[in-house]
Amino acid sequence: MSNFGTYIRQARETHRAKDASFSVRQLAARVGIEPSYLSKIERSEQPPPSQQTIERLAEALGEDADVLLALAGKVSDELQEIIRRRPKLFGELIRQLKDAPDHAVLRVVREVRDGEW
Amino acid sequence: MSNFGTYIRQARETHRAKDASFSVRQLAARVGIEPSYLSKIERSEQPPPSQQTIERLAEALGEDADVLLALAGKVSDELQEIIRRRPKLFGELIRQLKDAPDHAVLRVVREVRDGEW
DNA sequence: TGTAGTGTGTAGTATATACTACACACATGA
DNA sequence: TCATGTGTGTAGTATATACTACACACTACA
Repeated sequence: MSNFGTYIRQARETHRAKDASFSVRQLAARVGIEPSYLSKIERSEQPPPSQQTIERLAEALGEDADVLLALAGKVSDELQEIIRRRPKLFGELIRQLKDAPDHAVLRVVREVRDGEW
Repeated sequence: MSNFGTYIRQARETHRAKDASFSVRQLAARVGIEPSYLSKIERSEQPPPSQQTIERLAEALGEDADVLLALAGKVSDELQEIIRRRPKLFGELIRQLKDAPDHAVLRVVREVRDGEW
């Protein structure tokens, strides 16, 4: 289903080519989980871990947490909380942008960033 | 924590004033859950039910599903899926709009709706 | 040859999620 | 008075989530 495991293994091994401390064991230790658990996750024998663990993995691997969470089939609680505060507004916005091409969404992002409210 | 239960009870009793079929038992039957379960949810003795059940409640009560889900501390899988497809883009957008006033977000919604991509 | 490190296999556990089934006490109307 | 409907109390269950603990086989190096 998701390539989460493969992606993590890939990222870890890329780091490892330059830095031997990116072994399953040592990365797991840094992230705060059991090595066998990480190993199983990388081989998709276990589903992706919790949001917290994914965020620590992202940090340790220099990856974008939102992207890793997406691969894991999740959306960060931070983003969810923003939506939950104004569910109608954000619901409408997001559905509206569902099929908009990237550049159109980006334009909106920039407009809002630079824009006068 | 959340007023989900109170909100549901309120909505149900409002309907009930006009339509006797909005009893706990009958609504529960329509929604496909046990009456005692609905009763407990309304009194916050149980946490809010699953997304599916919330959506059926919304339908039966004529309420906005996104709003009920938000009260339940959830975000619909449909919206999450849209975000997951382009996590960086939507992540940035949503964070950008976190503190924007409603009218600014609405303006964006309208722009996108009417806009030429 | 032994010790340190590698990845992985086996066998669990704790907690949360999302409910069901059934019984009870009370009210209302026929 | 009794059948019907009301809300609710008690006592469970099935499944998913998110892991841990420990052992094993293999490699490399000193």
